[in-house]
Amino acid sequence: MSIAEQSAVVRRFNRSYTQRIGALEDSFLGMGAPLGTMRLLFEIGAEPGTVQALRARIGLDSGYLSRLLRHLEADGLVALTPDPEDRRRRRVELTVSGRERWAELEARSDERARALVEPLTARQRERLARALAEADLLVRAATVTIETVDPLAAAARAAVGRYVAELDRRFPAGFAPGDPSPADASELSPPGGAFVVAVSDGEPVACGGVRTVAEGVGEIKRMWVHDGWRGAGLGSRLLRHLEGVSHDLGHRVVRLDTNETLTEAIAMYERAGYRRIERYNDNPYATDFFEKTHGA
Amino acid sequence: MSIAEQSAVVRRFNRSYTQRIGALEDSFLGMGAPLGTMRLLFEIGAEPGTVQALRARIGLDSGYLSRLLRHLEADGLVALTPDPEDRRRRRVELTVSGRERWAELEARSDERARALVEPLTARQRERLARALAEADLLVRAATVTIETVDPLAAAARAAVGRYVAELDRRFPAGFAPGDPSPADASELSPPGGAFVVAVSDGEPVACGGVRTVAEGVGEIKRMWVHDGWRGAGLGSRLLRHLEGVSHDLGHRVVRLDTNETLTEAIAMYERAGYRRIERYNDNPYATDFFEKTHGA
DNA sequence: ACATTTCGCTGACTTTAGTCAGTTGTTCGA
DNA sequence: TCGAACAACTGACTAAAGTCAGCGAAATGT
Repeated sequence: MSIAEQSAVVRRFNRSYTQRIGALEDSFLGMGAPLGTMRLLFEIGAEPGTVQALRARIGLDSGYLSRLLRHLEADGLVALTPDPEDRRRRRVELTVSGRERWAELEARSDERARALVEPLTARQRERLARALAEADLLVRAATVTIETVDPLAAAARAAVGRYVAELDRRFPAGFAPGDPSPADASELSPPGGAFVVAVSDGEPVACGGVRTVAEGVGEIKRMWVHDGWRGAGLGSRLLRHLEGVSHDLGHRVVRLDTNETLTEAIAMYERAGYRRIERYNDNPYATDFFEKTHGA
Repeated sequence: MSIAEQSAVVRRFNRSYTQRIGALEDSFLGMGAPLGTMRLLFEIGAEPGTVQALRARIGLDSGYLSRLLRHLEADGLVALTPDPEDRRRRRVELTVSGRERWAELEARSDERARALVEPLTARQRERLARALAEADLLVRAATVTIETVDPLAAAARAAVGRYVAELDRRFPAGFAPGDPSPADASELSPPGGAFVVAVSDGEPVACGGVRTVAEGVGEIKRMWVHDGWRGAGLGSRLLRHLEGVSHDLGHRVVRLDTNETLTEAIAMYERAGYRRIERYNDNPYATDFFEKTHGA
């Protein structure tokens, strides 16, 4: 299927979808407040926080949001309190009756989704759920943004923390790299290196770094993909991205080491055109070594 | 997967989808006219016709639509002409510059869809397209409405026409039922029978009828499902619906005849609990005969 | 300690979307 | 052939959504 055909499928789907369900949230109508206000209430209930975070999440004009919040407050559905950490900010949360109303929204939304699925036979329902779950994963994967960050930044530390935890779980003898030294971080920072994190909905879902091991030779380090995101091609995408980073650093060759337990990773490297080479370092956790020449 | 889990999947998908792409049509913004107006233009371009048909398709207030059309007309984008067949009606179509603008909308929409698909690897793109196509089919199938109609009504005749054409194509010796006599139609109408048509987007996509062959015995006739809708469970749903109709007519037993060439149909009858019986009529096109007792 | 920025807020405003009752011209059925 | 029904239209209206400039309090950088 060509890209043009694929995007036609997306458009066709989008059309039938928005016409029929897209408006799962239309069920928020007729609840005594305009749709936008109810949607806001729903959003607050799903994840309370600061007004600021809310605005970032749903992208409303600050003045407009303020006004909507005032309506909700007047109806006794939300409570606004100054944020103790920064008293310019205000925290929003639902009151008791706000939570009641929120539950009602939940129920309506649920009912709508159920009504969609209901007329299908059990088999078709199963197929639909499977297809939507698959599409969900891929749509999320497609909209992940890969950003270059400082390896000491919060997002990077969080991602690396999960990377280490996973290796520790998977390696028979565990994984205990010495405390990440500042030297480690600087190797993965400009000018000799870089570190990237892939973020979705504010959560780190994958990461990886490149450092310089020799003139013209880069090494990929600490590459990790969140469990829930395996099988969405995020690994391959990240790998390609890191190869690009390495190339931008002026390298012609990328290397990496890995452990034989990480079979999916190895399969991915091979698929991406890496070939096995001799051990090139004394990393005790590494058993397999790979290399790829740019453009190959 | 339980229905609750399935509707959770729908909701989860809906959330990530609407946040990220849902608004493929937001690309219509900033084109010098409000979104609604542009959407209307797009709709007219996709399928010109009478104002009436347009209103049915997109569900706008007649006054409101009229006004929007006037804007588009003033901008020289659409042309309205009285329908020669019924001069109360007006036909709408795009002018030359309207078509230009429409092409621009198409391009934008396409670009959006492409941008979604682009970051994925070829394999993942393929998977996404497949999942969305599957979801599309099932979502459409789920929202088909099955209506009881007069067998002489336009929708019914259209559906039966396609049914006959398909049998004629599939039977080795063709299929030429005598002209549908008025008697045929009355058999499939109350009080002794009924005819139903499944409609999606105004198009008949499936049909079927029930008539009374004896006290307590109904017969399913002229059951047909549109080619493009095979594999979406529409056949089973329709069959169950017709069994319900037969039961409502006071029958305890439903029969049907079919031809051995229609293997998928036969498989479906067997899956639905029908069992083979002896020939019970002299229909020359029938080779296989089935029966099911209500509640069995 | 002071200018600058940030955060949420208010007031004044516009645009978009939509409703509703009633009008005009046309067709259809008795 | 006449009244009912129908299609599209107009005018008068409302509600919802959103924009924008500017304000005051709190935080921040220098």
